[in-house]
Amino acid sequence: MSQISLHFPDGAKREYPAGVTAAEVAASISPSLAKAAISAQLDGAHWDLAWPITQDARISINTMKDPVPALELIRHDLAHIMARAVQELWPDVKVTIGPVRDAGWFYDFDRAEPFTPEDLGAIEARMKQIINAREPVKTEVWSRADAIAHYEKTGEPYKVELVNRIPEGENIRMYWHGGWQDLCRGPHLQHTGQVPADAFKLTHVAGAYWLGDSTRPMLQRIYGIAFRSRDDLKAHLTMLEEAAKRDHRKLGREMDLYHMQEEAPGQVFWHPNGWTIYTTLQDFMRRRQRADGYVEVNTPQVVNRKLWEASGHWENYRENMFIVEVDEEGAREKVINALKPMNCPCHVQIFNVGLKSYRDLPLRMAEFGSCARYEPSGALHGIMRVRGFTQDDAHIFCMEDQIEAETKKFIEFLSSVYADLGFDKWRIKLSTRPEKRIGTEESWDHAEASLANAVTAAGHEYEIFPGEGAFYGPKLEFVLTDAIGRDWQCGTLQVDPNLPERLDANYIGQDGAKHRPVMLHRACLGSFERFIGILIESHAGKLPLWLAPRQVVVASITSEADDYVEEVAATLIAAGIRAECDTRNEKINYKVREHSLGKVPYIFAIGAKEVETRTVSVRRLGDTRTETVGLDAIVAALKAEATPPDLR
RNA sequence: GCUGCAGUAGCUCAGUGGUAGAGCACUCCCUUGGUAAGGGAGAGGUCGAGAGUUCAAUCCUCUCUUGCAGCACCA
Repeated sequence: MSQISLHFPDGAKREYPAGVTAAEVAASISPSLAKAAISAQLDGAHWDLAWPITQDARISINTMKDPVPALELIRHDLAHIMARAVQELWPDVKVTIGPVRDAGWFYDFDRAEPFTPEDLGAIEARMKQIINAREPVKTEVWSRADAIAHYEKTGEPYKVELVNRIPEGENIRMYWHGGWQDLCRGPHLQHTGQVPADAFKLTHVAGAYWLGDSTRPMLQRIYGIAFRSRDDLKAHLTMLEEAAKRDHRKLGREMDLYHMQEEAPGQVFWHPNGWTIYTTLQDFMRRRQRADGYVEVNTPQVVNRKLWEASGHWENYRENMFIVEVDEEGAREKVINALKPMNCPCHVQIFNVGLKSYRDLPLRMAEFGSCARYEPSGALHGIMRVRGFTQDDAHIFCMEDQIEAETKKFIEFLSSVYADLGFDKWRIKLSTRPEKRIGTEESWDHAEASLANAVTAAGHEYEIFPGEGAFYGPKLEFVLTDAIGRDWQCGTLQVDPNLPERLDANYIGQDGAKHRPVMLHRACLGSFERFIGILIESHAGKLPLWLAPRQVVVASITSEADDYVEEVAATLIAAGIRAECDTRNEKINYKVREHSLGKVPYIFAIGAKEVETRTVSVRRLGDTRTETVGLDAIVAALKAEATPPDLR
């Protein structure tokens, strides 16, 4: 038998017979390693201990101390253990597919009866039995015919389909946990007992389409989470609770920002507090955009279908549009209009009035455009995904050779805006030409290269998402990461040569002839609704002072202080601070608690001492200390702190 | 839109085939209290909407609607 040589991380090199398994390699080093081993890395690839090694390679043995492979294997094995537990409890259930995901895994089942929370408990208990049985995991490579025959015999149509989908030339591999087997590419642990029995939890059940296709059957997906230790699991559950506490739907109510109701699903009733955030943010964006060379416009909400037909929306986007029929006087038929789902066609109308010269380009046309989209009911989510919203939208009309410079300019703008808003961590996705597209290859080449070059020139990196672009052009998406590590897609920039063409936009070039401009659709925040939701969740409601709807509550300790409380509040308001009085007949403890829960950044408490010395006792949100300060000093300090970042 | 779950007072939730309850919030009274809930009293609900079963429906059935979780969607 031929020999192979394996290189270890410590620099050692050892000879083994070809076909040696990673388990045998581990055993050759020490019995304790053989026992602790969970998998191997073979030339960087994650390798099952049972798989034979046939050629020279770099190898290292993984144990539970290596978090990445350990979590991968624990979660992956649990997916199989769960599927087995389910089939043992309900033998008629059909198994499908169950990958590792996020902090755990899921597995989709076809079962007529829905799984109940009690069922999840029973499944968990059964899984623990399987783990505690420490059953060895075995694997074999099968032929396609054998695998299909097996699954046809056992009545697993989904598995037959999966086997058929495995590309030619790839191993079709079976795994066994005890007597239960599943199709899987592996790798897996050595035995079920390597999975920590106390560090996983089944979290919930939900529907999911087979293979993610809404025309295929709806399956039941059971989600689980798993870690290496009970403590890690607990920490994760605590994190989930923390995230739930930041939910903008809950905070929005507690801070009295907005509400929504049945008569207007997916639309926001902004209350004074919420609307203050909204207008403050909008004022900020307006100043920033003006400073960056945009002109601001405003366009109609209700527009006749003729324009939507011309723009192509009627054909491609109609099911997402609110249609408005009107009995117009004297008209034989109802006049059909639609609420605008996007601002771009209206902006082209403005562009088209009068002749434009190449000297007018680039023309950056901004609108805080209120749009209505009939989003699928299941997509609605608080103020994050709504049917009525306002974009910080703009369209840059430019020549092809200006795309790159305008893109770079926008990235710099967006970067600066995000920094002002406290978001330092964000990344760029570049979506390139999809299969179904219009336009020449040359124009795609040019547009994609322009975007890529602009990102690089602006000093950023990008990740390519092949085929994810719009049918008319490539796009950049700006994804920001919030305080608890969640990603949000907010900004976007899309190259569009199509709409100017459809709506016959043109400009007179240097050569005196008409030319077609390119449009760059771009938004920085995305929509105010969504962005405010992100701000609330990211800050857990504790917004920076300049965005906080109520900046100060001046609270009396005794009613003797009421007059001075009013005076302090009036002074603050005169200085441009959003201040309120609280002279209710309640104790200061009560007021502090209530306004702290309402996320008011500053509480000024005023009793006899403060009245006498013309001071205020200042308490900052989240801080139990207080400080007594002269009125003038604190007004000056707050004025500075409450100044929007672009005006500092 | 699809699957599942849910809708009871402003909020969080209990409850029952015989026209409803708690805590907090609200109003009033007492209390003037020094930094996260002082005490008492009172008011407040067509039990999401409609239809059906029943002597009787908030409760059972159906339809609709809204929300929640996930999927799909996000030219």
